[in-house]
Amino acid sequence: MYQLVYNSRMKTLKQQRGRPREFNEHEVLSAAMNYFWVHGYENSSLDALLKVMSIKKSSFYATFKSKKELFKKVLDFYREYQISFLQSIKEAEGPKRAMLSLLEHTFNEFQNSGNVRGCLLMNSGRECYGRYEDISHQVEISFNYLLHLFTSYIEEAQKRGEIVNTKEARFIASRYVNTLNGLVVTIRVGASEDVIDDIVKSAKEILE
Amino acid sequence: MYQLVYNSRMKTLKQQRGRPREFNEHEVLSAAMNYFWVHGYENSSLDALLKVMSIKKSSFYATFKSKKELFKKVLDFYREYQISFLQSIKEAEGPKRAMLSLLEHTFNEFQNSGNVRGCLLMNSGRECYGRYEDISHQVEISFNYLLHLFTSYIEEAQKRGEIVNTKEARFIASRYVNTLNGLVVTIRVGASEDVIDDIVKSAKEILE
DNA sequence: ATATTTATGTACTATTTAGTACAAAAAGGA
DNA sequence: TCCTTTTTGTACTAAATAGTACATAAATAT
Repeated sequence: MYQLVYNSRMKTLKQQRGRPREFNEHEVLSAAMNYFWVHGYENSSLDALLKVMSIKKSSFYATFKSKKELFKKVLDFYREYQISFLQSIKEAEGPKRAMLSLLEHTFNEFQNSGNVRGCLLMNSGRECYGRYEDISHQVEISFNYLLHLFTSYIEEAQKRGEIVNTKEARFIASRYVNTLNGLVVTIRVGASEDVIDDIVKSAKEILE
Repeated sequence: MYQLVYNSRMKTLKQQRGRPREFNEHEVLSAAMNYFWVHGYENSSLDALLKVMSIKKSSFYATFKSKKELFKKVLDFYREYQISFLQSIKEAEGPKRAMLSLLEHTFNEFQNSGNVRGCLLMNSGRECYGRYEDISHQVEISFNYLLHLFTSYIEEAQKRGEIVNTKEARFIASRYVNTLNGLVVTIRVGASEDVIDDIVKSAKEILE
């Protein structure tokens, strides 16, 4: 569900001047994203990235400039992907369902594999905080945009009567996001299933 | 407050056979702990650790065997230190105050420096999860012990009438810990102060 | 065709990493 | 004193790291 893989080649219609590219930028970005998502920024070596991206070093540096620049592109790529995922559910099943789906996805991931990847943006913020100013800044902007998006979802849900409107939407969103952030850590730290179960329940209560 | 520094030398009374150690194991463990706490496991290079520990490589390997073994020792050291910190507050000001103090500490750290170290055990669990089985396992045990400790604190607080006893202590503890875990991530991801403020408020509400 | 442009494959480089080897130092025991 | 034991200081090693250099390949423009 969260795996994004492009299989089409989608060559540009008008051929450029020199030798044509033998890879599709979206495809390799998606592959890099999935690798970073599992391994984090620092722990993704360039060689490993080149392998999953199936391109050679020279092509890599010609296209993405550096590992860091690639990562920044991946973070933007991820945010767009995340947002379009949320929007599609929201339009099909409503704003509250969209938010619940993130929660359920994490819980299912935990139950099926015992593992959980969490949100790449949150992971990266945590990892790069205080070490890579530019990445931290980019994450901050994306985070606040997502928080803003959730707030608008909650306002919409409140109008629909799906969520009580006695509390401020902004703070419902904060608590929801914080509980999700905690959930990922609490799972990875080895909490038992009934503990995780109760945390998921508490997150759902926030959206009531 | 969270900084542990040993200044005394505390040499063992009965001198061993060979050349005596020129460092105190507690001192250097404490220095290593503080470094790991800020930088994480992977991002703490041996050279950097040796520098803050003020010992040479040969002494290091003779005493701690490897970077990983040092880290495991540090994790145990941290847990003991964390528990004694909690116990001392609990005995002086009660169980609920002990739990609130962790929360307030994190918030103050955030306000004073814009930075937050979080709990070394949680950080390590997250970082080492699925990569270093032994460390993950050790963290899991410590985490569950701490959760157990918090549960007993809450039960005591319920008996004292400081916390309502309509909810199960175990789940109050889970939600409290999860909110704290989330708080660290949410701060590092760049949430604004009023968002953080509300999350702290929600954590306090859990303990009511 | 031939020049130009862009992409690719391979070899290299400089730095950093955790960990070792080994001689010298500093203590006690005989 | 001189042997044994343990710690310490310095030099080394082998692997991994991100990034470069450069010749070659594959396309278009003239």
